[in-house]
Amino acid sequence: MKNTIRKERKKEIISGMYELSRREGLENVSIAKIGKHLGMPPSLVMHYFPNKRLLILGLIDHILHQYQLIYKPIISKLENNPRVDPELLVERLFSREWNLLFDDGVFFSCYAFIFRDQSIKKEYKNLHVKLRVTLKNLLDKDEVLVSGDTGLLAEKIFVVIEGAYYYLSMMDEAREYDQKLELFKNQVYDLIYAEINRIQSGKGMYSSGG
Amino acid sequence: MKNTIRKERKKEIISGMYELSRREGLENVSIAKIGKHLGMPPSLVMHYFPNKRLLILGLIDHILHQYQLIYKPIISKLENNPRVDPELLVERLFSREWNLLFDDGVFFSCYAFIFRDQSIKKEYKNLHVKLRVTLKNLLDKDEVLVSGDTGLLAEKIFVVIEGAYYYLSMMDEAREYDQKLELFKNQVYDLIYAEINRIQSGKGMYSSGG
DNA sequence: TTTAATATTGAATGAATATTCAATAAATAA
DNA sequence: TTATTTATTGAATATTCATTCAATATTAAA
Repeated sequence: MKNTIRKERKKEIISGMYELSRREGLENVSIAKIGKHLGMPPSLVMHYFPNKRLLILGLIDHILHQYQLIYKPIISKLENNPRVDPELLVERLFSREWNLLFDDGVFFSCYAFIFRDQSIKKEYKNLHVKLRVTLKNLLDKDEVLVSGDTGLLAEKIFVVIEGAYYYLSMMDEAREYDQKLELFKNQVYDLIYAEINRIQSGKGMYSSGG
Repeated sequence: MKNTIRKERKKEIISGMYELSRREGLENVSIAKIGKHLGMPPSLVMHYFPNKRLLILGLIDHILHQYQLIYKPIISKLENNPRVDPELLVERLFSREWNLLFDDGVFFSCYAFIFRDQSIKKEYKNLHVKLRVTLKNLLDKDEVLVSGDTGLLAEKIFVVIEGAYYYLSMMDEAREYDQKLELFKNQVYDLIYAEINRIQSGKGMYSSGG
C-alpha cells in the first residue's frame, strides 16, 4: 500500500507531461507547467522526479510502452491463423487506427535524444528489436514461411514500415497520403510473396537470400 | 555590397547555432549562447533574427540545404553511365561518407518540428521529394529501367534508405550495424533486379507493378 | 561633407527556468 | 499511543531565457 500512491503519482505526472507535450511540444514543457496542469506545486513534481532528466526518461518509458502496447496486439491478433494472410497482415501493420492514441511528434522529439543519450538509445533499440521478434514469431507460424528466413523477412518488412511513416508524416493531402500508403503496402506484399516464391522454387533467381 | 555583410552575418549566426546544436543538443541552445559562441552580444543575434522562431527556421534551411548538398552529388556522379550499375548505386546511396559532415541528432530534432509547424513540414517534404526526383532522373538514364516505372522504383528505394537510417541510428556495435546495413542494401538490390526482371519478362509474376 | 541607413554595443527588462528548503499534513510502523 | 516515514505545500533561490532600447560606430548615398 505504501508504494501504491507513489507509483500512481508518478504515472499521473508522466501522463500529464505527455498530454502537455502533445499540445505544446516537448521543448515547451517545464516542471512548473506540468505542476500547474495537474494542480500540484512544482516541488511535488520534483519530489517524485528529482531532476528533469528523470522526467524525460519517464516520458520515454511511457511512450515506448504505449507504442508497444498498440503495436503488438495488431500483430498478435493474427496469431491464430495457420497461414499468414499477406493482405490482412499488411493491412494491420499499416493500420495506425491508433493514430489518435499516439503522438508522432512526441515520439520523434524523444527519438532525437538517442543521439545524445546512450541509455535512451538502448531503450529505443530494444523496442524496435522486440517488435521485429514479434513479427518473426508470427511469420514462423506460417507453414510455408517457416522454412524460410523469417527473421530476415521481418527486418525487411519493418524497415519499409518505419521508412514509410517517416515519409508519410510529411504528407498533408489525404489523397497523396493514401496513394503513397498503398505503394508501401504493395512493397511489403512483394517482400512476402517473393519469399514464398523463393521457398517454393528452391533457391530463388535473385539474391533475396542475404 | 550593402546586403553582403548582412547575408554573411546571418550565415555565420546559423552556422554557429548549428555547431552548438551538434555539441549540446538543439534544446539547450539559446540566443545568449549563440552570441557568446560567436563573440557577439545577443542583441546583435536578434538584430538579424528578430525572434527565436526565425532562428530555428534559419537552422532548418541550413540543414536541409546541407542534406541535399551531400546527397545529390552522390547520385549525380552516377549520371554519366549508360546503364545503372545497381551495386555501385546502392553502395553510393548507403555510403554516408558524409556522416562526419552531417549530424543526425540535429536533423531529427528539427524533423520533430514538422508535427507542429506547417511550413517546416513543407520544407522537409520538398527536400524528400526532390531527392526522389533526382534518383528517378538517374534511373531514367538506364536503357532498360527507363521503360519501367522509375518514379515508383525511386519511392521504393528511398523508403528503405530512410527506414534503414532511422533504424541504424539505434545501433551501437559496428558489427551489428554493418550486418544490418548489408541486409538493407540487399533489399534495394532486390528492388532494382525485380524491376529489371519485370520489364524484361513482360508482366511480372507478382504484383510489383503497383 | 552632410545625410541617412545599417551595424554593433551594452545595459536593462520581466518572465520563466530548474532546483532547494523548511514547514505541515497524512499515513504507516512500533 | 508515539515515533517515523512519506506526501504535500508554498515560499525562496539564483540563473537563464527571449526580448527591448538607447547610444554609438561604421558604411553607403546624396
